[in-house]
Amino acid sequence: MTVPAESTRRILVVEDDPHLGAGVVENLRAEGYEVDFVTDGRKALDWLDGKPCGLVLLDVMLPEIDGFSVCRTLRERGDNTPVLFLTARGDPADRVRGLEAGGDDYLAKPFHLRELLLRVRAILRRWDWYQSASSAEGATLRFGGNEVDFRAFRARSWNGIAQELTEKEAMILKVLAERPGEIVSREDLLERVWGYDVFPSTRTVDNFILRLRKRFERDPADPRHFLTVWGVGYRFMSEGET
Amino acid sequence: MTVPAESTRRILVVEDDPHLGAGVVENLRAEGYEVDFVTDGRKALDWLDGKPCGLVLLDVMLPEIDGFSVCRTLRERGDNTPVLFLTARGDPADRVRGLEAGGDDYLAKPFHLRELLLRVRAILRRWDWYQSASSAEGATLRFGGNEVDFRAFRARSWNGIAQELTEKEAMILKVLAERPGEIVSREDLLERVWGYDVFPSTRTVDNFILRLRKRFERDPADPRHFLTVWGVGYRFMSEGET
DNA sequence: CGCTCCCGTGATGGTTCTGTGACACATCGG
DNA sequence: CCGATGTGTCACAGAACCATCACGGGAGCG
Repeated sequence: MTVPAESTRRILVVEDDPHLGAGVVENLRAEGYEVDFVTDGRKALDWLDGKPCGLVLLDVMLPEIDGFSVCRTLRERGDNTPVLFLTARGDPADRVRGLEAGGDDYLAKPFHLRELLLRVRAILRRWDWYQSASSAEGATLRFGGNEVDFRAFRARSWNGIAQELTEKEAMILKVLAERPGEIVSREDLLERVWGYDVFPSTRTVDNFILRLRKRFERDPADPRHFLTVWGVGYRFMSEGET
Repeated sequence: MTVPAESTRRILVVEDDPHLGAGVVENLRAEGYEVDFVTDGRKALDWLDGKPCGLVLLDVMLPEIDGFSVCRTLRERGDNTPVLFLTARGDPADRVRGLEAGGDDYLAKPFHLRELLLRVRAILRRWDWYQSASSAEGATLRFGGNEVDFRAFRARSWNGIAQELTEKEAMILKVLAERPGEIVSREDLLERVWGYDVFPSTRTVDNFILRLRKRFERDPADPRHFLTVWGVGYRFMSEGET
């Protein structure tokens, strides 16, 4: 078996919707992957020509060249980089077409980010399955006695209570925790977590902060990790820093 | 149990065309399999006598001993290693003959390498559990007072009642139990149990979980081993861990 | 051919999650 | 100190999702 090059943790995301793409990219980076992002089929092929990677996330509906064709072209080049298709329809026939085009897996939109991360991990694990333990630390977050496992969306709070995070809770926490100490506006959160086609009110964000505080703050009324920045948004503090 | 037996990732390619064989071998190795390569039927039988493997890719037209005979001999020896036939003709009768000889799958030349890889993957995944079931430690699973014998599809539940598992029930249980504590998505289950080209609905998975819970949970309505992960799939817990 | 068992699907009712409105409280600017 | 605006908190309704049941088709067997 070939030793996995460092390229195995690099992922190329090909997606024409910038919001969706950005959300996916953020989440993959938070998992510890090195991620590049292009928005059409031609750029994808160019990019792959020069830079090997461990996985391509490939939207089917793309400007210039559609996803299936991109994949077929890759295979004709002799490039066997794993391809995970993202498609708008849930039609099982699309899955077959994806596999025929040379894809490795297939996920229908709208997908749960959870599901996507699971699949990415599953695919890459075929290459570096023996060192999968090391990838765990990129996916766990520790702060103030709490411990969050983003792969399983589970956590253990400071008082030892096991917490099952919901998808949205986990995603908000992740976005905040990616930038410890930095201010994240509600609009940022909405964009990153809810993505491309849904726009809940800012009150919704407050509510999730509330839930996170209940789960992880010793005194939810006097938060030390999920701080309010008045008039803007929130800020995550890992420990009792300034 | 998480790590498959090392023989499960070993493949023997039996093919008299050196070019084709080398191409196949190279691609399988690129996928991370450990591959050996022989060019006639007699060598294949000799090789298999000493070195167990997870799969044999067997050309039908071979010097010395043809592929069907090789497979039959294998089975007569009591060797149940999965066999995937490669044949030059697309004759459907060949498929039947292959299955009669004890083969597991069949691919007509010329084939797409990609499809070959998919089938290999599918077969190894499906047979993975069977392989480990034939080894002593992988054969029985114990959790919460239940005891499952994967070789006989038989189990004894916590209350002492004997259970006859169906094949699908056993496979689902096995796939879940291979990753205690980890989330397994419905799609994962579908692919690993049913194969890459079959598409039952996700409701089907629910049904099998239901049956497993009825068999093995003390209170099926409050499961402790077969846990639901909302929005994704299921998770198996061996005991009352976190 | 008829029987049985297994599998897969649809329907129904219940559960969980998500987003919003309401109201009280906090903060800011004057 | 006061109004204006933003935030904390709660409870609730709709939506998404799951558990469960009942039924029909199909494979296997006698």
